[in-house]
Amino acid sequence: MYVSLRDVAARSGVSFQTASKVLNGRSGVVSPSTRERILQAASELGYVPNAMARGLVRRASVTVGVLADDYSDLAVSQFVLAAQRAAAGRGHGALISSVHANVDAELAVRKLLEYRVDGILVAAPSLENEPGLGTALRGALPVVSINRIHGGGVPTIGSDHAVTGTLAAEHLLGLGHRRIGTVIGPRGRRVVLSRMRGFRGALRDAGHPIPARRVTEADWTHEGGWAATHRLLDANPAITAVFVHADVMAVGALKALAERGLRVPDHCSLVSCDDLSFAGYLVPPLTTVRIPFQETGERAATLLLDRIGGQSIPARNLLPVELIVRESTGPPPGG
Amino acid sequence: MYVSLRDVAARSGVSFQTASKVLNGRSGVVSPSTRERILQAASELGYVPNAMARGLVRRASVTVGVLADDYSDLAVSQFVLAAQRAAAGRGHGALISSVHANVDAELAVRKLLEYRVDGILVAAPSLENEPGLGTALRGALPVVSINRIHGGGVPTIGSDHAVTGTLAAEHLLGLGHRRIGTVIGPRGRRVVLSRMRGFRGALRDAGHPIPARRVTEADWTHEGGWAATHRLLDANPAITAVFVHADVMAVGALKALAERGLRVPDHCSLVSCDDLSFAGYLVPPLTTVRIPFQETGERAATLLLDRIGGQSIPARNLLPVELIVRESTGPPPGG
DNA sequence: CTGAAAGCGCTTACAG
DNA sequence: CTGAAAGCGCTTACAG
Repeated sequence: MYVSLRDVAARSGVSFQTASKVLNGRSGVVSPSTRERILQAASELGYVPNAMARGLVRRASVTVGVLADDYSDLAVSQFVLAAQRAAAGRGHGALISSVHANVDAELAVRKLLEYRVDGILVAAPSLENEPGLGTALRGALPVVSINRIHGGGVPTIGSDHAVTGTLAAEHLLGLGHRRIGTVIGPRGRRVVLSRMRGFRGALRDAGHPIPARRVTEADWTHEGGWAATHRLLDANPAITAVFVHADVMAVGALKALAERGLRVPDHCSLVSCDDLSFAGYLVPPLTTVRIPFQETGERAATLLLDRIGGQSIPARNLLPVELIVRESTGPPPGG
Repeated sequence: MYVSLRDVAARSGVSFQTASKVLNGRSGVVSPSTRERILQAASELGYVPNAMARGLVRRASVTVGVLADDYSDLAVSQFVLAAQRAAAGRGHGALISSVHANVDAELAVRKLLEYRVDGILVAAPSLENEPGLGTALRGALPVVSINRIHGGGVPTIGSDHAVTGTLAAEHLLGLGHRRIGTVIGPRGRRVVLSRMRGFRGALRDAGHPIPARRVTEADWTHEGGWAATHRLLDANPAITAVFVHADVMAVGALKALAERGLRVPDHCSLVSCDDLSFAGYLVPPLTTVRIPFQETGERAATLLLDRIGGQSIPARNLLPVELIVRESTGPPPGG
């Protein structure tokens, strides 16, 4: 059903090898008139080159694999979309493989290897402590990851999480807050640890260290943020501001605050992380530290493609974060 | 760097063709002991079959293409993720191609054809009136789409949009609302037209037809929903309820309502469509008609794979929608 | 039970 | 300027 190079060649009266050269844009291989004939035949016949055949002989699939752990998450899907587009812009297809609790990460990598992807982009923070993934990935294949890979040896790209924490703390401190609580992501995660470090450090330096009871853990979900905020306020009723590790959890936090009759920011300020598309449209609009997911995706793809092209790339790539001040933060009550 | 069938065969002392058969699980081709030797060699050598070579001879890439128009949209990304997982569950890879304003849809399809995908899943409602896409897609290749394709001839799957509109209208009517407004998506879209039809019809049947000035168009975004709600209320201050065509726009509507000092649902009720993950966590939690994006993705992939497998599939597939009543709707003020 | 041939659709040296 | 050979890594009849 697909027409082959042989068909095109037959129609234009040349060998299929010659047709191949012309269709690949090699200049000066044929006379202008034969060239025209071949191009014409290809277009009349609707010739579409077979990437598998080409990939086989070139030993390059012109494809990158994307290993993502949950792209119903806006952050991940933004990353994946941007990465795919950047790859497409440089002529590469994107083969997606999702990993989750029920799926063996090594199997997912192997699938990608079967297709002989030229490199792999990883966006699977939930697997950062999975030794199997590290082992599977540390082959000869170029890889770029947005999360740390167990055992290291894989170039990463991401934003400065410690700065994110510092920015949030300094903003709150600057407004006059002293009794500050925080709803963090899962404790084992790098991103969580780094944000905590920056946040804690800034508070300590200002002479207002945060006690352990004002730190509540949640699971990145709306529900988790909601429940954690209630727990936080049950244990610390006098809190005047909360730093939440994700906009999605902040949605839950806003709900919890409303349920307790606490107005934001009059009674309690809220600063978050991510700056997802809805952040500016919540009531009140969210003050949040912007994480550049889209840029991360673009940059990750670019780095990977450069690496595939033989260039060497930095082992660690950091993108700047930025505090977006909106209306969910203000001075503490009576402050 | 990759080991080939020849390497495995050499190590186990058989021809590479025999190794192929054994590794493909053909039973009874070799003695148990040779079989064991071959399997052992493959595992020791870390043999990973080359899907391009296999695809070339089998004339099947065991891959599906996904053509999506904007999966930074939660609805689309949910669909894509579910579809990809369903495809993976049946052994198929997923090659993603995104189309948007700046990208030629026909080019995106062609790319997919180059990789010789076995079928294509389309999630590109913004391209439903694009003749080029219809032409490109109506080839010999199996295709399943969640949106109508210009010119028809492509099996579709989706939810019943007219029922969605009816459900919303009946719910509002049942609560006693009579002066109802609506914030719709772009007028040219099928989904918008169908929802309008169901919504309009139910209101008319109840003796409360909706005048044109109570219909405002928006573009599916937070901002669009916000602006449209303001326009709607500027023109119709006495409205007691609003039906919004998407949760994302409802976020903007909630903001607009708050800015006008209108409490939901005390002063104005709000019913939406989608039931995205955040819907239950907004303040107030959103009453919305649930659109089964995930099921749609799974079902779409299943249908496509069935079709690829040679089965015939229905031209039109409908999944049920469901009204989820939460707290953004209530009786009209003084009602 | 095992092997050798043919071929999938291309590209890339190498001849002429 | 054009063609013929070799080969990418496999699978699938076909022999033996």
